[in-house]
Amino acid sequence: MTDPIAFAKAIADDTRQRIMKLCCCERLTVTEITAKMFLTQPTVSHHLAILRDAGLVNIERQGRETYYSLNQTFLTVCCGTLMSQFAPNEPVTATVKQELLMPD
Amino acid sequence: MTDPIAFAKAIADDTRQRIMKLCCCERLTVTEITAKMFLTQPTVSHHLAILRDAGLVNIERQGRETYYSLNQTFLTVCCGTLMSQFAPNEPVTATVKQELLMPD
DNA sequence: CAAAAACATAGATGTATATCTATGTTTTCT
DNA sequence: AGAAAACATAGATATACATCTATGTTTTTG
Repeated sequence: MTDPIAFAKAIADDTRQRIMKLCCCERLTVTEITAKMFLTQPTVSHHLAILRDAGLVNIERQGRETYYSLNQTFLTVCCGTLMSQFAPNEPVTATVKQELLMPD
Repeated sequence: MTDPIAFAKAIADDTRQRIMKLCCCERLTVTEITAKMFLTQPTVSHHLAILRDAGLVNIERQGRETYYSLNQTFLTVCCGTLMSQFAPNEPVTATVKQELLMPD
């Protein structure tokens, strides 16, 4: 579910991180996102599909518009998994585990 | 310093994540890492160089051997930056910020 | 000093991926 | 029902990147 490799690949792109930043705290349509980026609509759709497949965006269809927003909770869980897997000795990891990753 | 794009790119590879896992909690030489992976030594060196450039590994030269170990602290800080940037509304973010990212 | 061990670097090659144009699909409006 | 708007998908192309072989560099050892 929260595969660290899939997560890392999904966010390992400048364009996608810009999109993530845009719809981090508000939901936007593809057209709105496209207007804010210097890219074509198909390119934006392509990146949104990658974020969708990774589980990183919430999608709401309303009529002929589709609203995208970043799934902050899932992103946080993925970061928690990363820290748990690769930084188990860090004090923060214990805190994060307790707060969202449940006991091992 | 903790550029989310550079960080994501560095960890967005299966081979590198396996290496990270190997030297997560102990320091290993290139030869030791190579022995545990089904790859050639130059390939392992290549990935270690990428992790090094991203600041993700600690390096200690001893004679003709070079010990690599994952920089758990830096990885944790990077995850904190990610959460701070992309999931500011998550409760965990506040905790992590307080614990390692200092006040905004 | 020569040989070997440990590692890095250079160059070549195949695969993955980011972007574009063109087109298909679905929904709304008249 | 036809047109237009919003978005997705397909195919093409150029660039990035993972891996290999070959070789260079540094350090130790005999």
